[in-house]
Amino acid sequence: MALPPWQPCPIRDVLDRIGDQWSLLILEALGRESVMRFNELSREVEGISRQMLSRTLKRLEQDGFVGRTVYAEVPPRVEYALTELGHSFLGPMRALVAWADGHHDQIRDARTAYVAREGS
Amino acid sequence: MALPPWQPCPIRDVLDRIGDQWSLLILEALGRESVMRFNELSREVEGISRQMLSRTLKRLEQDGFVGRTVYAEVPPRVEYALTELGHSFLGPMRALVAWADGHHDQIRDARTAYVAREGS
DNA sequence: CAGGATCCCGTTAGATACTG
DNA sequence: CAGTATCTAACGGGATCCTG
Repeated sequence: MALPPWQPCPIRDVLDRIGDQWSLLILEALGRESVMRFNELSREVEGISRQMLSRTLKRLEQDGFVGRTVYAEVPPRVEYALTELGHSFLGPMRALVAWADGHHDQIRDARTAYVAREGS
Repeated sequence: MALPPWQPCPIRDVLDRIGDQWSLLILEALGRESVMRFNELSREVEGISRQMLSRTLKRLEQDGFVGRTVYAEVPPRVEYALTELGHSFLGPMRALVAWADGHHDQIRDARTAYVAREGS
């Protein structure tokens, strides 16, 4: 989502980061386990490719949601964890997820009702 | 965001709808005014094109967030308002927006700190 | 183990022009 | 007033292969 030249909107700025396909799911996983490694995450976040995991983690790191620690070992070990900022985001995020779970049926019903009214 | 064949995830399902560039801003506007007409919305939601407003409203209507009432008049009058489902969404949405407003600076700081560390 | 590089395609969103 | 149609550039995301 390319930001047009007008003033930076905080809402959109945050939504651009967490509105993609994977960010929320990664944050949710990290919210459960507190510290996770790369392949651990790729197993936990079902369906994600390594590339998207890598990209999304990097963006979350850039924006301060996630911290990344590299250990100088062989084989390499990299650990990801929520930062304080990331933790503070869990509250509103879980409220949103809870709402989504609770109203998913209504949304699906609305969709079928819509196609029944308007067709396709 | 094309849903892969595995089971429909409520979180992603909701996020696909409200995670785009305009939905949240439209819902926020409708949350303030309770009833709005098309051109009123296009003025209120700054920067949106008529086309994107039209498309996004239609999707929000399909998913039951927004109701649409057409009056058989000349010139035509169409009013948009939140449904009950839409209203129930305002709570978690505002929690998210408040978080975004409150932590926007930290995110921007994290970004500049990142480029200072890693470069570009 | 933890990624990066490349290719490729479907979707998104902007601009512009047109309509009932 | 309240939209729709078309065209196009940009982006997201999957698959595959390669590396330190």
